Amino acid sequence: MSDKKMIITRTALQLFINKGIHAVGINEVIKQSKVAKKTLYHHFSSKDLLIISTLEYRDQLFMQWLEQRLSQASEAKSAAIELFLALDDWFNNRVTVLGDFNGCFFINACAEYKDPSCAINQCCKMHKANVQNLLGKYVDQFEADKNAAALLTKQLCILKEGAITTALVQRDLAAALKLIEVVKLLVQRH
Amino acid sequence: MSDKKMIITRTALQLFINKGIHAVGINEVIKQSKVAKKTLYHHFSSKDLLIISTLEYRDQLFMQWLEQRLSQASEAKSAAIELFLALDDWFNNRVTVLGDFNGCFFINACAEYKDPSCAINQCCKMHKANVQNLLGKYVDQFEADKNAAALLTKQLCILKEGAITTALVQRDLAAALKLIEVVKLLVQRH
DNA sequence: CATTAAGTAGACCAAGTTGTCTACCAATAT
DNA sequence: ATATTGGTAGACAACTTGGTCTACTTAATG
Repeated sequence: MSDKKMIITRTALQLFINKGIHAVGINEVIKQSKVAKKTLYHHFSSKDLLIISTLEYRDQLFMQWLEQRLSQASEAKSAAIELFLALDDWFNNRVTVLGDFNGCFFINACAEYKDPSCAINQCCKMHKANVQNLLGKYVDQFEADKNAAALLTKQLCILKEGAITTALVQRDLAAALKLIEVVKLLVQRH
Repeated sequence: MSDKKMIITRTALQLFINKGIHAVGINEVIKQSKVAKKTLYHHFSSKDLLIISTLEYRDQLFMQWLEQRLSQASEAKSAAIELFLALDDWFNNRVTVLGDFNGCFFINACAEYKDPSCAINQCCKMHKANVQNLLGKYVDQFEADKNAAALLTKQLCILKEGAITTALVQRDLAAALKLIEVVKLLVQRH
């Protein structure tokens, strides 16, 4: 990816995260990026494609961070707990690569682009599937039964979504920590 | 509230829920409402006030429905389970008063209006507090310790947010059901 | 050397945004 | 009877939207 394309993507991502997607116009993006409008449209033939680019970039950033965090867990079972400790760090702005917490970019994008057939919505679904798969690898290590493992993975993911949403809407930055005991309860039965 | 004001509020709510708030213009609202623009601006001096009106109306609808549903529970403990059965009905379009499921209007509104000091954002916070208070009344009945009751209520609420978000983003309409066993586990310890 | 890709600034376009205003109508209340 | 309230249709203003285009510059590459 060229320098300018990267700058535009990063700037747009920051603006979208802070203000929402519809609320940010192309003109604001080019102004903040210090780039000509032609340059933006040279790299992205439409706003939608720029949005997709920000989603893909954010997915990369987030997954790299999460993979690294979960890999620090001493054993598979504690990866689930590590997930919620990581969320807590994210909510409380202790993760520099993720920037200031403003909810999950993908959940928020879905709130603005509801049509399940549109590319933006599908990008968001894909990101959530990526996270679920990553967590699933750890759960599979201590739960041999495929069905039980899949259900537990899913449950943990739903808990995670709840923590993120609660942290955003109610500005309850301790939401992830409040679930730690629940997570332990769920994991220890296996 | 006058007839026209009510019609406008209901129409706008429907449009906002289906398409998002920024994506719907005043002109579309008046066209669908079959009302003159002057009439809309007679009742609502700005779009923001119209949005607030739709939020308040939705809060009323939702709370009435939920109160009625939870009151059907045979005992306090089963009200928590009833909550997730109710969510499942909502997700799967078995609740006519709530309309077709398209996520939580309040979560989605927060995704578009992130500034915590703005009236719209605060309306959303208030709705979530209303739901939490309602559920708290039931939890208080079987958990005498104030702190424990508050924590459990909060945890159940986070689970609820997770189910709603998962149902929207991943179109997993069984999200609420997948938490039933977790809810039972949490409640039965008390 | 010549071509091509990537960049600049910014004018321009058609459409859409929120919101105001005129001019008129109909019912209701003092 | 007259004033007020709530309503109509729609023109209009001021601005923003996504997107195109011209004219020009710069740098790398075959």
